[in-house]
Amino acid sequence: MKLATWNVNSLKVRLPQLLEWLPTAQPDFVCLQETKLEDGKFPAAELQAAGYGAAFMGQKTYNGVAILARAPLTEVSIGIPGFADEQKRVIAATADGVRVVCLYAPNGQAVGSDKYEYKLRWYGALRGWIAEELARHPRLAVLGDLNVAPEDRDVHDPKLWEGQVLVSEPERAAWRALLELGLKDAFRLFDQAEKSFSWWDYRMGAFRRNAGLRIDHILLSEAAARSCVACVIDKEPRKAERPSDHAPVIVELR
DNA sequence: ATGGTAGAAACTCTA
Repeated sequence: MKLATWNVNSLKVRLPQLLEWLPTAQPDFVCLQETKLEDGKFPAAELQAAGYGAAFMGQKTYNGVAILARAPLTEVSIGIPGFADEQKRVIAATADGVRVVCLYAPNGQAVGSDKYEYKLRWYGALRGWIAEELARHPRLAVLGDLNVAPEDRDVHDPKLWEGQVLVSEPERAAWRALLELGLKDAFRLFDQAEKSFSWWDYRMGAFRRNAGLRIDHILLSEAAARSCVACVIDKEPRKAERPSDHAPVIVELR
């Protein structure tokens, strides 16, 4: 079974690339972020024709998340319970005996800004809820754009980025707090090439220079991690004409 | 110097 996460940065623009990528990657689940679509405009029919049902929650212009799955999705839940938020960043659903949580973490904009404070509050609420989900669902996978590069090896130029948003110590501590619940960073269960990243800024030829960050993650419960046989970043879609600035990350579970 | 690019939408904000 394969599960993937991809920040598509507008599903409207990226739908043709997604439909081209699905038969190649053959994922059973895909978590999408930054769909930037109101629910009425979600391309459910096109995805159904490609073999995927969908649970989605979006809004105009910003944010928006979705879970695509080949198997029927049940127990769909929206947002973080008890954390009031207009921004559509969280959706969870169950299929094939796996609980899947799809996240689009706040970017934070700049350390010390209001958006940064919101990011840390969001992570605080997330941690409490994920603890509950973990207790309810032994086989749990948390996938998404978490907007944190957890370690210096996840940053192309740690000196340049030191203390900046996406890399700052409070953000890294918030990310580690998820691991402390018992989740594993699937990517680090395996040997990986140095300078492996999942996001490259559109500007300054960042992708060409591999000036990226690893901010898209797949976290697995102990039971799911035990059955995990691979985790890769698929850079191919980032090479396309008019790409998303993020690459998909894929895990395979036995 | 606060640059540069992309997306959505509307002449700006977010990333």
